Formats: sequence, C-alpha cells, structure tokens
Amino acid sequence: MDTHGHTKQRLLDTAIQLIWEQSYGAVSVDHICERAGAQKGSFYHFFPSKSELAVAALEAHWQQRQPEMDRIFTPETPPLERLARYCASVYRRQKAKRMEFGRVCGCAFTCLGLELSTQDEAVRHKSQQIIERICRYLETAVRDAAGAGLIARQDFPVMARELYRCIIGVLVQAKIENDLEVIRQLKPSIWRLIGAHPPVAR
Amino acid sequence: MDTHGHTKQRLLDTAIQLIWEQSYGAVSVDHICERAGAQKGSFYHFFPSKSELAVAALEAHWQQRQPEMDRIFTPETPPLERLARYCASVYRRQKAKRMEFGRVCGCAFTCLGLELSTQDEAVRHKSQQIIERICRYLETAVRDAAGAGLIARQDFPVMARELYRCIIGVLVQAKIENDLEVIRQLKPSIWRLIGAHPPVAR
DNA sequence: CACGCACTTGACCGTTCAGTCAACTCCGGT
DNA sequence: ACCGGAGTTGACTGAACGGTCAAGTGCGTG
Repeated sequence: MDTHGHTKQRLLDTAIQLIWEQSYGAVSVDHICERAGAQKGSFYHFFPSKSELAVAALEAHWQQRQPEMDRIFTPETPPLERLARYCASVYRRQKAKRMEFGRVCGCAFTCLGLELSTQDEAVRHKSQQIIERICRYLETAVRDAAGAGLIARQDFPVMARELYRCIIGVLVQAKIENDLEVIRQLKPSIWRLIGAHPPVAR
Repeated sequence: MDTHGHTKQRLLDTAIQLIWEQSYGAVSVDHICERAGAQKGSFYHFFPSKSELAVAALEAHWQQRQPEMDRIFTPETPPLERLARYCASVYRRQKAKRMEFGRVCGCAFTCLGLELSTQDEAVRHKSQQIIERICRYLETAVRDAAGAGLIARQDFPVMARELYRCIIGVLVQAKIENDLEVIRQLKPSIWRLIGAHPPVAR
C-alpha cells in the first residue's frame, strides 16, 4: 500500500502503475483505491470518473518523464547522440520495469491510448497529445542533425513521426513477445530511417 | 443480429468484431451473445471461458485473412511489388473498417495482444504466433528481393521483423490519431528500411 | 475560539459481470 | 421406434463493477 505523498498523487501514481502493468479494463477503481490506501469517496472527490482519472494519469505520467526527456534531448548533446541516448533509455526503462513487475510492459501511453481510443475521445486525445510532445524532441534532434550535415533528409516533422512509429513498433513487439531483446534493434532501425551512416555497436 | 452460419462461427465472428472495435475489457460475454443471436449457455458450450474465446477468435480471424495474404505474397508477383501491394491492402482494409465502424480500428491482433499480453499468457502466445506467420510472408519477399538483386541486405529474418514493427507502428498511430493518412507513410518507411531505391509515387 | 471548506470515511445503490445448470430440442444411427 | 449425444434455452448465482452519499474529521483563517 502506497502511503507516500498526498492522496490525489497516490491515486494517480497507483492508477498509471496498475494500468501499465495490466490494462484499463482489468483495473477497477476498487483496486486502485486499495493499492493507494484511499477510500472510494476520496477517489470520486478528486476525479469525476474512472475515465477522467485515466486522462489525468496519462498527463501525470508524462510530467514525471519530461525531466529525463529534457536531459536526453538537451541541445548541448550532439543530435545523433541524443537519439542514441534515447534508444538506450528506452531499453533501460523497459528493463527496470520488467525487473520490478516480471514482464515487459511496453509504453503506457500507447497501451492505454490504443485500448481506449475508439471508446473514449478524451483519452485518445491526451494520448495523441503526448505523442506530439515526444515527436517534438525527435524533430529537433533530426533538424539539428541535418543542420550539422549528418543526414540528408529535410522533411523533419515527417521524419520525427516516422521515428516515433518505429519506437512504438518496437515497444509493442517487446511487450507481446515479452522479450527485451527486440529493443536492441531500435537504434539500427532509426539510423536506417534517417539515412545516417550505420551506427557503431553499442 | 448476425444469423448467418452456425452458432460457434457466429460467436467467433462477433467476438473479433466487437473486440476489434472496442477492446477485450469493454466487451462482455453478454454483448457477444446478444449480437451473435446466441444464448449464454451456447457460448459456454463452445468455449470454456471468455479468455479462451479470445484465443479462438484470434485464430479464426487469421484464418479469414490468410487467403488474401497468400494472394498478395504469391511468388508470381515480383518481390517489391508484393510489399507494395501489402501496404496498399493495409490501407484498404483500414479504410473499409472505418467506413463500416466510423473510426480507425488498427490491427486486431496487435490491439488484443497488447491489451492482454501481461495478463493472459495464452492470448499473448497466440498473438505472437500470428506475428510470426505474417513475418514469414515478409521474410520470403525480402529474400526474393535480395535474390533478384533489388536490395543489398541479407539479414532476412531480422529485416522481416523490422518491417513488421514498422507496420505495427503505423497502425497504432493511425488508431490513436483516428486518421488513415499515416498509413500512406508505410511504403516509403519500408522502402527505407530495406534499402531499396525510393518508391515511385502510388 | 469558531467558522468554513477541503478532504475522508464507509456504507450503500443498482447494474453488469463471468460463469453454472437442469431441462429441453433436434437429429443421425441402429 | 428408440437411443444418445450435440446443441440450445433461459433462469440463476455470487461477486465485482462504477458511482453516490450523508456524516464525519481536521486544518487554516478570521
């Protein structure tokens, strides 16, 4: 039972954790409350519905990740090195989660977004919004890479989305196969897509 | 209410349809029975549990698709043309589904696999199995392309999985953004990954 | 000290869930 | 004509679901 922090934050943290490990449909409000050490009335004091909790949890989860994204994608790092570090951080995060939970869990944004996007417009929209935020980091990196003459392509927004799809694909496959090794293929795939010289082995 | 065919097949068809459009967690056995025009007792006569229905529905859905896959990937078609036709068929299928349901639904195998893979080993395994079957078509195509001197890479199984991840990524993004246009990017991405000459515009 | 409000409590609601069951119908084989 | 088994029916179960509520508690402010 999570007892750190205030109730609302505990509910958000617990929700994203359980939904990430299981799924929106498999996690009940009762489960979340129990694991967060809160009562149901408190839950509905902070969130009008389970669905709105999901939206808030997505946003909260992103807020937790953003500092690391800023660190990885700092302009002080050479652009291709940023991408390489991001690939490494994806692997590291998935490995850490598997250590904690015992299974590969993939990307929480994508899993939740995919599960609910045909049923819940608010969740779909928040999920899309977070994708856009991630793409912005990628776009800046490839734009800087082109500026430095490291890559030839100039269609930066398209490229960024292409790279993000590649990351999604890797994380989906890693979760379905419950295997981290797929993630090692992320960097070479990205290098091929951007048309950079083949990466040196990590 | 679906009244064609025998009860078991109707249950399978209805199940995959509803799960594809919504999600495993959002679709109840009652819904499936109602839409299939069957009684609950009949459901549990054919399937021991909702989870085992999901596995059977994945397999049945694949069986329905296989003939088209065989047609697209026939060795009589030039290898890169096979890939191009597959990209086109992915777009066509998603467009048709959106026409019918009103939203982009993505890939049923992936959606169901992703939702349940941490909770239901049988579903995860079936989903993985179907991925492998699709990869086999892709692998033969790229092997033949290399044999014809159209591409340089020789790591065919790795390539096939790389291409499949690219397709997954596109379909996930198309569903989350509820937009078919992303799928148009599939072919150029695949061409970049295999290192073929840029495709002519479709 | 007293007021008000944010937050908490735990019982409660009606509905829906997956799954069960005994009785029944129908049909092919003998 | 009879039998047995596959398939069907619809009522049923107990648990779990999302959500509500009236009655509290406790704390910061005046």
